[in-house]
Amino acid sequence: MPKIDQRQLNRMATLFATLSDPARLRILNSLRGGPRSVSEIHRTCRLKQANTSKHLRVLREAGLVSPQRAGTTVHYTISEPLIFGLCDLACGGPKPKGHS
Amino acid sequence: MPKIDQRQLNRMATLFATLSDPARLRILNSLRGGPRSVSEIHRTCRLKQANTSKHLRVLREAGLVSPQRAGTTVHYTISEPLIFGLCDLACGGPKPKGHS
DNA sequence: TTGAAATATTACCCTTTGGTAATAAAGTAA
DNA sequence: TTACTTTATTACCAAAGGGTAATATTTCAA
Repeated sequence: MPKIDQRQLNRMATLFATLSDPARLRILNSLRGGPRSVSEIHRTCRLKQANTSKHLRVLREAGLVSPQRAGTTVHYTISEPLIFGLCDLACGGPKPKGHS
Repeated sequence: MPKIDQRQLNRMATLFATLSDPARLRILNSLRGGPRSVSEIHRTCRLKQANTSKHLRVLREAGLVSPQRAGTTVHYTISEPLIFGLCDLACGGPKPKGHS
């Protein structure tokens, strides 16, 4: 049982919170094939443009994706390979129990 | 790029949301050494009793822990070994970027 | 400069969620 | 039964979070 301090727990909680939204998971999934522009993401993921931008900001501030400008368009890339492992693991996760 | 349907994404998001709270991560961490009663948890993790019960309910309904009664006390156990891998991976996670 | 396209931000509403105190429920012993 | 212990639930408040429309910003081209 490793000792884990509070700061580390908070960082873990923040990371999980960043991944706790279906829209953001869709975005990350769409980035698995490589960099995508914001408009590509917003069309592919069926999200409004403003919403896409907000989610991308959350992912960016969590350090999971990084932007790269090319003219007026911004391409986002997954900058934290850890994400792949986390999502693949979570894919095999449990089915929630209903109220008993 | 594997195809992931919406239901699977929702399940993943729910799992991550369950792990997105420091108190719940403390509880899970305290369960790594084996089953613990509610009162042990609430003392160890420095949580109010009601709060402990509520968090345990979230973890239970997510299928991550399971209760076992012994008299008036209830011992909780991690019932989803997947958690270990997820938390260990997340431990090596990124440091969030501040506002730029 | 003006105009157009892409992205970001703001303001607002609404829902969800965590913490707490008080109360209820469940189990056991006498 | 009553008394006691342990756990669960409820009601309430405050804070946080997601969705959206409107607006602002950025960048480049003409």
